[in-house]
Amino acid sequence: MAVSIEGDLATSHRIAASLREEILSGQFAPGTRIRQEDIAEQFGASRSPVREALRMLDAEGLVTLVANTGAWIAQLSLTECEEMYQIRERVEPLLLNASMPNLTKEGLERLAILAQEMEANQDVETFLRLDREFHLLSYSGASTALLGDMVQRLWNTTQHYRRAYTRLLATNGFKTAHYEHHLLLAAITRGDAEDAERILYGHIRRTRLELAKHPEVFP
Amino acid sequence: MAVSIEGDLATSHRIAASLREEILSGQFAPGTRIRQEDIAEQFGASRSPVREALRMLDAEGLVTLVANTGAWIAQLSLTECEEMYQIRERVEPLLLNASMPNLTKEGLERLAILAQEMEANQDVETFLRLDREFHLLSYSGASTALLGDMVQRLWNTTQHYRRAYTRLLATNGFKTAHYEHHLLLAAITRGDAEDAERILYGHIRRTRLELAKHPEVFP
DNA sequence: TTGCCCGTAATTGGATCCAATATACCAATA
DNA sequence: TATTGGTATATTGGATCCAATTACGGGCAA
Repeated sequence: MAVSIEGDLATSHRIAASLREEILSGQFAPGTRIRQEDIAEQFGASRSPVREALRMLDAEGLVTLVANTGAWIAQLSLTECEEMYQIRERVEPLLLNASMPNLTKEGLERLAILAQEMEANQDVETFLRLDREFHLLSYSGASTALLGDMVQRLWNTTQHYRRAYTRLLATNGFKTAHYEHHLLLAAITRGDAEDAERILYGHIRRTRLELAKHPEVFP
Repeated sequence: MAVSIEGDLATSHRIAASLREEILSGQFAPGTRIRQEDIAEQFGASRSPVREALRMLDAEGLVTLVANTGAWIAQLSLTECEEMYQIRERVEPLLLNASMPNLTKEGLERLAILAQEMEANQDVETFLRLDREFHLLSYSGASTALLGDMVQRLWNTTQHYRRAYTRLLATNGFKTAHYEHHLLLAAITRGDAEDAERILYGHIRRTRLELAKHPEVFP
């Protein structure tokens, strides 16, 4: 999954990529209004490519478009967020299963490093980055592009709430997550797909239940 | 899930809805090139709303956009189609589970009628329509809009291959599907979610395996 | 014949202008 | 005072024009 940052892309794609980064990095709060002209000015472009970019982000679930009215940074209710997590519980084990046979030795080593770094780390943003890399790397062996894109969209749409929840829990409440990561890594390393699937399912499910205990991060 | 046909929508949405219908009804073969100007002329509009419509359909997986090059009716390889079905196997039981508690008596009666009509029917297009209505109706009790949309997209992107496969099997090879529909209906009716999930999983899985026996319908 | 190069036509992408729609504000009235 | 109606303004949607990119085809050389 190569992520080319602001390369030689067309204007609309460049704008979409840039906005996507800004949203995922938490610079925009969900519910924030997006005016086409503002974005256009910000990129020195006209409104045409901005509109295309907003459609792309709308399709990804990062932006909500309302006809004749405007665009907002997408917002999830607790119920909707739980829905996303339930989908993840069912779909990510499938993706992991497809990925495991093709994971390289280097990939496994990197996974181990990531699990260690997460445990040693105290910073929220760093944790989010490492956690994302850990899981997406564990899926990198899969050649199923459609499923991979779907999972990445699920991660993206829930990113904001994962951040808010991580902030709340400080650094203490993550012991379980770290254990699960190590268990998952062990199952992957010994090629036990069935166990890996089960652990991953439990990991996502437990996170969903934890998340539901903090409705204050939702509108 | 109300499907408003060509109502008072904005031009871009009207064009998208119309193209969607044409694609789903099989009027376009996968791989067919779509030129913006043709569509624009066909709808008496300019290319602007056509481009927006194509982006929407691209997001739904019905059209494939390539930057600076053009748009084509989306095409799936056998592998990709199997991927879609594997996702369906995992996700649709979840949706059914969320739907079952809220299905009305009228809904159940309609499901029974649909199962009967499918069995009595001989026509391919009619079968596709009834089968789709049967399953989507069984999900209609779910208030999970995001999951519902996702499932509908999965159905839409695979519609063309389901049609081709149904044509091949003529009307004889569907005994098993009819049995499964009746079993599913029975489980739903008696409110046995666990069993319903399992039957639905098996139903989709078996269809995937059958589909894989007919690689000739894929490019 | 086959492969490559280059020029022209076709097609998409972006900018600008105009139209349609929605929001916000203010006044008038119950 | 609260609410309704209407007008002005802000914002999005669509049409048209121009620019950039790509695809096609003929000519040339190996």
